Amino acid sequence: MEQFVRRIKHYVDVGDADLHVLKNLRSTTEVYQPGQTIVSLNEPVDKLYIVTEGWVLRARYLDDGRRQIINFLLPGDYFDLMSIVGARSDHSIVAATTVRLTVFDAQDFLRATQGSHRLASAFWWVTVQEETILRQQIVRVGRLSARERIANFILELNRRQAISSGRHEDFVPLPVPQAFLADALGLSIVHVSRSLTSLKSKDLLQTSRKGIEILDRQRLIELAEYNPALFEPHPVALAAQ
Amino acid sequence: MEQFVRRIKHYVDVGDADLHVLKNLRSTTEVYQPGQTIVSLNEPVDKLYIVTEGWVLRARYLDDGRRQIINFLLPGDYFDLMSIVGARSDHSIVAATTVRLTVFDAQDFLRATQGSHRLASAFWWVTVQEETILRQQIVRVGRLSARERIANFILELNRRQAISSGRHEDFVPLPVPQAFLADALGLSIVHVSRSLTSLKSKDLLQTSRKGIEILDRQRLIELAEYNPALFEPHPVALAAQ
DNA sequence: CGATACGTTGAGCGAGTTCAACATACGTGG
DNA sequence: CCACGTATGTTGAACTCGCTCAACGTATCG
Repeated sequence: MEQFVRRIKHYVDVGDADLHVLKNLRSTTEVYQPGQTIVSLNEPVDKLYIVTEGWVLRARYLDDGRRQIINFLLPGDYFDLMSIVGARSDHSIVAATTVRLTVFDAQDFLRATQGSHRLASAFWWVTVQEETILRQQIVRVGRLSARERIANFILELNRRQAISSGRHEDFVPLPVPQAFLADALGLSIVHVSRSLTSLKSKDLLQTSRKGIEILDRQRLIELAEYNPALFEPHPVALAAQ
Repeated sequence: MEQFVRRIKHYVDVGDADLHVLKNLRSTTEVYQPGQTIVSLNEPVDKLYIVTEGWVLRARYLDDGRRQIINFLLPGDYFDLMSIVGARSDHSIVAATTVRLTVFDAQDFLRATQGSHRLASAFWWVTVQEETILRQQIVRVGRLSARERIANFILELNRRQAISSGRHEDFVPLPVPQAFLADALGLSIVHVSRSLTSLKSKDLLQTSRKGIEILDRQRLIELAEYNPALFEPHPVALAAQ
């Protein structure tokens, strides 16, 4: 939950008064084991979930068993604001690891945020960032080579984790097997392994079961066609609005 | 502009009173020629544009000249609601054909829609649909073969055009060269041509300079792993909220 | 210490790319 | 209305990146 607060503060300077509203909202906690489905395809959504521990994934499963992971939801991320119009999910949301979620009623949540201009802005910002992440994913799988995709993706994970943890480190925890990377990046497991080996041999990064250590961020950024500035929010002068 | 109205009515039953507010909003018209940039990378956005004629595209251009088209904006589509928090564009928005746009001030627009619960819901729906389109694009380029991508994309264009035109036809106008398809689908121009030839030889579709004629929708849907139901909104009981 | 899941490596294959030539449509000026 | 130049689309041949299948390592956890 601190990650969530850190995240919205990264976009808009919400004060304790704003946050108080959120903290007082009725919520429950749900825990899921790896592989469990949280929201199924076509299920109506009327709750809002905040990830507090573990990794969640959005994915589409094709008839012949192929899977495309659309994106990962990390601690501090939430889903699905679209629920407020009563939409149904067009994809599955699944626990990638053991996951702890804080769950709100979507309408409660909406009413709470509408009371605060700053909170509402913060949520718009997070929504804008989500879309940026989706667009980046399209560029990755559409036009980047396997090595570029991996490098780019590692950098994105690193950036997102830095925002929600508040710490800028060169280690990217990766609590899921490479098969998940493969399904996210539109590659085969084998080729993910080979591409990582190739990046290691260039001394750009180091891998372990725990995650990936970024050894040469600058060269990695160049190889990945990754422009960190694209993802940084530009401060909003709320007072001026 | 009728396409725009048809589109939001497709999601929520907005009445003439709601629409009246929109029609009275101060707006201007802008015209762009093919290839002209409408919004550049990193440009602050403070306007809301509705496409009234022609095709617009969102794209990211990589350093070495590669281009990934993120999606197309067709008549009735609008961009960019994110402007209401003063975000900057993380991609370029470019006229694909000669384009006519209706332009609003983002803040004016926001105030107008906030007055009507139905209008606000309608815009949420459109935003939800946009995200669905982005997710679908990720699945396409991530896990579908070239033929599947093309078939899937044609079906999506057909669905979107049907909603905004109000007519369900089997002809999909395509006012851009195949190179645009290639950059949207993460393929080479040559392979787009070959894949289309292959689809033609199976009597699934027919092509001309004007667009694509769907000859066997059912088989095309099967080949494309395309589930039309995923994109249909489920009626919302607004009264119940 | 063994079972099991995960990661790595090799060999062969195949979908999609590149380069190049050719074909067809289209717009413009004569 | 034709003639030409340019855009776009098609086809062939060679190549390459990433895939599949299969075997073999190596963590990890009871």
